[in-house]
Amino acid sequence: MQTEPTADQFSKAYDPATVEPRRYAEWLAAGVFHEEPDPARPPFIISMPPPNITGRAHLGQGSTYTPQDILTRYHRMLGENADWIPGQDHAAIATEAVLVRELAKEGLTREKLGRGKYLERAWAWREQYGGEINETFRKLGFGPDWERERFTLDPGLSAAVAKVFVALYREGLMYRGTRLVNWDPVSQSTLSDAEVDDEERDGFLWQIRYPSEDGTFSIDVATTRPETMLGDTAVAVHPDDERYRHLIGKHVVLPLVGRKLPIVADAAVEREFGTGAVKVTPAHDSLDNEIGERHNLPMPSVIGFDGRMTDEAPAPYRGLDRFEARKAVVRDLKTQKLLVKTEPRRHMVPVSSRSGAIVEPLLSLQWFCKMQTLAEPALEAYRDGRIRFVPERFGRTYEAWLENIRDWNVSRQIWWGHQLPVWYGPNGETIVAETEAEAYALAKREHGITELTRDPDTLDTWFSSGLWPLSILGWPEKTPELEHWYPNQVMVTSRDIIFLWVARMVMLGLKFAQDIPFREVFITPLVFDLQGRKMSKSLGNAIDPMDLIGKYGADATRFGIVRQMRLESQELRFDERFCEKAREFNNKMWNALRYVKSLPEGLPPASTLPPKEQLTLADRWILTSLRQTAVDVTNALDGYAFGVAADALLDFIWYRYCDWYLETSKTPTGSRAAVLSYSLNVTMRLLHPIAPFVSEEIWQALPHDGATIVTASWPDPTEIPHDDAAAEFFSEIIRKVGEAREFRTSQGLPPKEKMMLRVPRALERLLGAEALDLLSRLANAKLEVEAESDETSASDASAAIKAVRIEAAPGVLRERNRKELERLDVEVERLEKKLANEQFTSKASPDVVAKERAKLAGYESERARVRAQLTALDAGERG
RNA sequence: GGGCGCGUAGCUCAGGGGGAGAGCGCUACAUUGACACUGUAGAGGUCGUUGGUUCGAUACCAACCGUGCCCA
Repeated sequence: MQTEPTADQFSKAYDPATVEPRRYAEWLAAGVFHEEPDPARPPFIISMPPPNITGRAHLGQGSTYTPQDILTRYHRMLGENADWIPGQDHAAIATEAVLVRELAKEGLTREKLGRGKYLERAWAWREQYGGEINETFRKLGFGPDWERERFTLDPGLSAAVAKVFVALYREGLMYRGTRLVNWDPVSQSTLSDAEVDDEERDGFLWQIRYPSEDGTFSIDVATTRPETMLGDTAVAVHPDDERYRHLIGKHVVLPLVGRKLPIVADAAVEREFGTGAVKVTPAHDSLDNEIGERHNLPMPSVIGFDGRMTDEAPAPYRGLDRFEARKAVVRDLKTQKLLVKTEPRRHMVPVSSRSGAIVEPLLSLQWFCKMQTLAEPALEAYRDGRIRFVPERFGRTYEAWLENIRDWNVSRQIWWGHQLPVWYGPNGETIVAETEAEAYALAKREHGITELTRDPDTLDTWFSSGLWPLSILGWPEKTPELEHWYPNQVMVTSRDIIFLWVARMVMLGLKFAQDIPFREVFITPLVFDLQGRKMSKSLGNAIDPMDLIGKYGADATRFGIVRQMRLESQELRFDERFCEKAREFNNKMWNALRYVKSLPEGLPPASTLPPKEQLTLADRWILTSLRQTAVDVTNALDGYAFGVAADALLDFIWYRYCDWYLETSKTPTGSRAAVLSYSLNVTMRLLHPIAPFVSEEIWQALPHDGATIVTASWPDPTEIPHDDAAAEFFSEIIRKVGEAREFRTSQGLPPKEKMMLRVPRALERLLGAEALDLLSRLANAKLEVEAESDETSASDASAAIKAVRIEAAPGVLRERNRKELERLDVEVERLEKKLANEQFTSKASPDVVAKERAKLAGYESERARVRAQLTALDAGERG
């Protein structure tokens, strides 16, 4: 089933473009991403946050979805019953916007087409374009369980939505009422608070004079929206404001309209804003609306759903667009000399995150969900630790939102979505039922009526996404999936939808499944460009992952993104150089494989290592290091520290395995083939969750157990042999080699010219001939073994390596030793001073003091050695 | 206004109470049989500022300055 690269596929350079599609097809054919619930294994499940069907892939999704693939692959390798359920969101407003635009090109509107035909077109559109994002996901190597793919408008998911709506209604948590809502005049629908962004815009602050009826006084109000004055029903001042206290209860006359307005006192008025007196437009401003409620003010709607002035506005303004009306009002006030002041001002404007239109707050009859009683348990679940955020700080964001929650407007004037399960009778009877048949039965039984009209509105998209972790597992049916996989282990998403989505999933999960939907919420960083600007399509700085895949391959794209993911930072300033490095890394590993495969002795079966006594110094070092890497990568993945895991792998494979171990293995040993192959096999398994393709390709080419690395077992660090002392000796050799190379460069010695190292005889006695071979080959040096002397007869192997001397002209060597001596003098002096400080020795912890003493002793013996060499040089010179 | 981040090498970022690190970029050298998508070596930093805690602060705390995001 799985293919091993043939000889001609071992090309000199790794080519992701040929490897990746082939491997992905094999995985799909083998069905490795599909799981059935298996109570014998621990469950691990992630509900994929469903991307919009209108969405095009962008890098932000790379940073959110790659960790999910990593986690699922990791937990599958740990032997868990791991599944990642994908799906898509119907994205009501966004999709409808696209469809309406398309219709407009044909000179059509949805009304002309009719609801039935319109929805047919919507579904056709979804069939044709809805899958684009999945294609990118497959190219990125994501392995969700495609067989379980769901869509928010699927029958089962729709039934769940209706059931929840009805249940909430029967409990009195869903109600219909006239409230101030966020109206998007372009999308022609309401929006939830979370879909409205406040943006800073340049505007003006106008001061308008409202005279009293008898002309004895006047009051100036300030506003950024003069057109709303046509709907004013009061002027409000702060009750403690000395400037206006005497006017409370009196009246002024609204210019241009002639309406009599009471002057009311309300503590919500900001005394510092403008003149301290504010006009009150209860139908078009949320704060004014609250004031209006408190003072029982009339609430005329002067701006309509089309963004034009209504018949409640005076005749000259009717039908004008709200922004034209603004100009007309200002002009007319100026004429009447009632415009006191106009000053430029930057202020916040509510903007629809869907259409970009300026949102108009207006009064409308809509359906609302009472949030208070749903929010309490969701808060509780966080506060008692049942739900944990990673990084923790985002828990406070969640908490703050739930504490200040307001009722949720759930009805949308859109056709693409879940139509409200609500019917109205001829006399305004309201029937709420899960199905049409049930609605009619209920209507007949309770009201004796047979004529019903269904509410044309649909539900806010987040209402169905809020049920996602439940409904994709088959809820409300008691499926085996639901039993075994709910709650999920973790939800991975970005912080901008903690309110929109995460909180709602928790509320609905607790309400309808009596349990939290997931135990942990991992918040991934948002992606910014190198200038620090958030990546967005409107800014034009968004990167399409497909472009990166084309340049670097999917593995390198993933690895590059993942390396930049840090828990500490809530932004990821994307730097493409990481992907480039990752591509080079893949090539590096590929060539390491080519070397390993080329060993004339061949490779032993997987997981076989020679007995410990046959392992060389280098073997012991690389295995010890491998073991530590396995521990580090495992810990990092457990803690969502994906960047740390990637760094650990790069560091091990490139800078230890390739740079050092592989070089040592060029002197044949009986163990090298086994250790090279074993280490690479383990490393590929550690790498697989992050870079699935190249790890599979290399693993398949090595001796291995099992059909595919996807289902291979996660390496157990405790099974990897280690020898800390040997590892330390090898590290000393690396240091000594570095010293020799540095010397070579500083002396301008060409590589072809051998240099000479004087090696104490003790070294061979303590570490064997291998140590001598390592030194001579890695440092490109000839060795001369010296007779035992006091200086070099140490029994300590580390000291013996340190005592290896570089042979050079006495002048050069003397200069070198002098510099070294200088450095050591500084260190010794620093430590002596520190240890002489009684404050330090008495107050610092004993082990710190001991450590510093040991350091001092090390430097002192090092200094003694260098001094002795200097003395010898001087003696040689004299003699 | 409230909340949450970030400020360490030219760039992107790790680190962490006791000798300043990586990658990229830069400089020099190297075409050595895995790899030029390479190797070796090097230059480059008063760890934002000021106080405090401490025997000791780049790290902990506070204020400030700069910068970004979220909420109102």
